Amino acid sequence: MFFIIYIIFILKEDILLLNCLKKRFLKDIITLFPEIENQEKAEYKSILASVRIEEPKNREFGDLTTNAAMVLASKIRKKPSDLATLIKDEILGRYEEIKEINIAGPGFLNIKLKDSFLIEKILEVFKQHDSYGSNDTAKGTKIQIEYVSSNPTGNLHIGHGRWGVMGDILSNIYSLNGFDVCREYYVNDYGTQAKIFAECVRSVYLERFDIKYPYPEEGYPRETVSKIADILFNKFSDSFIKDKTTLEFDEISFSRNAIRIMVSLITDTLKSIGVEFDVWFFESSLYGEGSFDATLDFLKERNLTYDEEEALWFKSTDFGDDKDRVIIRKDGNPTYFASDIMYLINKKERGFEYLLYILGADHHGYISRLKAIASSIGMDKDKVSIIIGQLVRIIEGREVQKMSRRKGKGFTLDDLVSEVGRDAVRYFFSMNSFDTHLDFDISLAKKKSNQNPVFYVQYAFARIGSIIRKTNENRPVNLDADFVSGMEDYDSQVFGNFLLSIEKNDFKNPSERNLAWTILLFPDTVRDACRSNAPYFVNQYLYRLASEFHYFYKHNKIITKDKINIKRLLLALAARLVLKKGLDILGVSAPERM
RNA sequence: GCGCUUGUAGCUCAGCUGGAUAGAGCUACGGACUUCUAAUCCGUAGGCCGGGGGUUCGAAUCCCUCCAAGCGCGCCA
Repeated sequence: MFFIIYIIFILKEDILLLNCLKKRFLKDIITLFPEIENQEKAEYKSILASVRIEEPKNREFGDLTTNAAMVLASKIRKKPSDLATLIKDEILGRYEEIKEINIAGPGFLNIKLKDSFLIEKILEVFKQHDSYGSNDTAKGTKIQIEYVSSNPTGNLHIGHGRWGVMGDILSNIYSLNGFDVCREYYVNDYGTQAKIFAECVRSVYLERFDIKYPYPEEGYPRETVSKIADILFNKFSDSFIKDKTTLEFDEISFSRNAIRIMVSLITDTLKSIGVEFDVWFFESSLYGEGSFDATLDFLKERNLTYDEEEALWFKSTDFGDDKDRVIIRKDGNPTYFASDIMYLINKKERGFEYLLYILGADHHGYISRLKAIASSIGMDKDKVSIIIGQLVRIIEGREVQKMSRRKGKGFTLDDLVSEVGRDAVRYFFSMNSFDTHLDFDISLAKKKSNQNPVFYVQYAFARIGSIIRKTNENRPVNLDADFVSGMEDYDSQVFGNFLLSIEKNDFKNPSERNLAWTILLFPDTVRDACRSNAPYFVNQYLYRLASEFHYFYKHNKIITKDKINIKRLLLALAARLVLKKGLDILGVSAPERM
């Protein structure tokens, strides 16, 4: 029993090729140069932090390269080249998986791994199959990721789509790294905007009964409002009008239903691109059962507030905010900031160790105030991360369209989905970093739908599907029946036995080797994407893998007349498995044929 | 005015915790299907990394400054 657990543990750790190698390498460096550890702690940390093992820019230098000798040289008072030789002889030279080490340039150590090691690793991909790519680094750590959280007063626009997709993919990535993720949408159904929205809907709704009710001057665009009014009318008829003669109106129920329907439309839109939440958190729920008073007491007890000009203020500057914020306005109503405090307290009480927000750049002013609240209620502000995503600009032809819900104009997310489809939307929105201002050219998106990079990746997957079908049709002589059935579902029993018989000799050509190498980088990609909050690492990885596969496919035959090249077939199957896992992370479909 | 983000090939973007000759895709041009899907592959072209200073063995990357773009600086939400 113990043995089995140990094996699993080893596999889980070991599957991170680069990250694990680095860990081991650093450990060996400390053993070889104990004086590093004796230095001041901060400095010691920074030395080790700047040691890298990574793919060299130029592939000709090898699989991996490290700058260790150069980084350590100044601290250990040796010439980089001498140090490189020492590290080569005493550390890297003893690693079984390494085939050769070259010292180059000012002191780089270039490493080439053994083919047999790579093949061994590829076989492990099959042993892991479903769990390949995931790791235990953050085992069970509770994290909440909040994204989209658009006001329920209109349709989602394209910008919201970006946060929806990015948030969803990031959640997937965190899950694969072992986190226990809660995906949450915060619904602002309390306060002025929600009220104005309800008033708008009410005006249109009452028109159905020839009752005049003023449409708010700064109201929302009629298009969406009418839609909501229609649904309410069809569903509830006149039941909100309590008395036909006095026109007494059930405002509360009406407004709650109007918001609820808007939320359900938003839910549908998000669902259409595969974005679903664990929790829809309603702002209004924060104000039930005296919880607002309790919060005020909580803050006052801790001396975090003060009165000024008839308003109640929160001392957020004490916690790093640029200005103090009003909690209760002169008119006695709580501000949005008051909700923020209660919501954060609520999140804390639910036991999340980490909180992650994805906000649009128009909300970047939030960072300091959210962190201030977090600190004030005793949370570690470093465990509250706020990702600011740059806004999406819509461009049609040469015209820049501003996306403003209030003004109503604009291309909605629904429009986009029906134009280009879910897969393209998801790929398109996740392929850049959060810091990129995304210019979304609608005409291009329509026109380009067939040259979207997503098809390139999917095509690689479809091609492998074709190989499998072919293999099943004219079952070659060297392939046994069990193996073929194993390919279909990666049954590890059948498949695993077969794998043991694979010869672990060298790859025949660079394209086989490169494909294998890229397949093996997947777990590290998942890890790094999490560490850097960078969903686009996955897109880039998949594009690279697809590219590697297309090249491999073009230059290597897997099926010949009556025989099959088993090693190549395995590579294709491993690629297939990883492409599927990767596309799953992105929430993009993996078609068997195209 | 202050703050956040960005400025890299004609276009869209990687590379930014300093490292070897700055990379992809799209576009353009030229090649490759009797053989597992040509939605593919191969090649060519394309760059004062916004400008200027500094830090050092070494800068697209770090610091300063200027220019340009987007966004924010409410008792709105």
